[in-house]
Amino acid sequence: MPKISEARKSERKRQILLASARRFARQGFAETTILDICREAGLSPGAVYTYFDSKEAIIAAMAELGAQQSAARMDAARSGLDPLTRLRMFLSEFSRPEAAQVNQYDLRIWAEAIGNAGLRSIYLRSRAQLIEALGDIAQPLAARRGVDPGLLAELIAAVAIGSEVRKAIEPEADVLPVLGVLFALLASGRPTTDDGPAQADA
Amino acid sequence: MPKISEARKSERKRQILLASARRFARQGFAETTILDICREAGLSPGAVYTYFDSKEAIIAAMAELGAQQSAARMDAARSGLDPLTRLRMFLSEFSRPEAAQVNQYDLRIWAEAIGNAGLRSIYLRSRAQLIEALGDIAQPLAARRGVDPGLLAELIAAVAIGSEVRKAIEPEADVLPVLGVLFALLASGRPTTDDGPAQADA
DNA sequence: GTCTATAAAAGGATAGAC
DNA sequence: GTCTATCCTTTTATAGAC
Repeated sequence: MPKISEARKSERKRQILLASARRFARQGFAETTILDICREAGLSPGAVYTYFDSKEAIIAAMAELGAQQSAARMDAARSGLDPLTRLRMFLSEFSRPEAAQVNQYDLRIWAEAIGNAGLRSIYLRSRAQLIEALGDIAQPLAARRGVDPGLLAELIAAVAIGSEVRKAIEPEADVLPVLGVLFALLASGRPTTDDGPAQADA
Repeated sequence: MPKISEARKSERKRQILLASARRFARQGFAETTILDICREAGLSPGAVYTYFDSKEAIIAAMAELGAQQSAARMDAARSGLDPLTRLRMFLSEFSRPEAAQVNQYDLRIWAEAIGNAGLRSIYLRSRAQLIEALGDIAQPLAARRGVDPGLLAELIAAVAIGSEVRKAIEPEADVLPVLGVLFALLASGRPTTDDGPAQADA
């Protein structure tokens, strides 16, 4: 049982999943056929079915991979800067042009999570992580404004998700100025603060 | 060419569209078969195809109907009260338990609008109406805070859409407290105002 | 492990009786 | 106008050669 084989197998799986992600983002789950995935991955149906038992299994594995990547992206915003800057870093993900495919993929997942128990639980877990990370950031801001930190985190998450929906359908739209208004509302509570700079521009 | 016939025909179409809407919200477009729609509407395939040429035609007609209903819902919030109360009326749509199906339907439409030109243009038109209506409401609030009214309307729309996504997947979630934080941020600019009451509670 | 070819099933759409 | 029965295409999944 050579170790190389296990590593290669995992590599092939990843190749298939990334190919699937591109197609799913563009076409959705039901509209993407196994043959689409095969072509995108450069493999034959027989090969693909060696690694996954069914299309459903591909969708589940890929949702899991997407959740991991999302968690990794959140960690990038955990540096030790002031809250507004960290929040800005976190939300400025949306300005990257490559983000459009991720946004489209996310939107497809959310829609599918309505009726797919597996995707729903992945969504719930991923969302809980998001709220937790935003809670850390929101805490000092919420304290200043006298609002519940958890609810402020939920509000920021709603803005982020709403912006993702827009970017998914209109990739050319620029949501940063909109997020700038959110910063303005958060920063303007008390102009003189003790937890770092708080500009309102985007 | 009797007028009754025309009215009956329109009535049947509506019956089919409402049946489709229920299925589409629950299962999505691709996963809903023509037979599902037939069963839900209590009609046979032959009858359904008398009124619509294809499944695609049903989807298009139903998206149009949904956009009309959405516009009607927005008009309900156009009464002459103070902006925060009108905004609260508008957003409190989300607290109605029956709203879950509408939220699910909307989320399905958004996901499908990524790759369907027809749905995309309906989305864009519907969204423009939403921003316009919110602009009216947001104007006095934006003036007080010194932010661009159009961008504030976009921000409120993002919160609304983000909340709809959540309600679609978690119908039992209560988003009103989250929206309450938005009200708090909007209302707390200047505690003493001249355009009506501005409580921050939900 | 990967391919080609194909079996098996599902779904969109239609024909023709009533 | 509506139904039942069915055609035809697409798609998932597998069998067997290499």
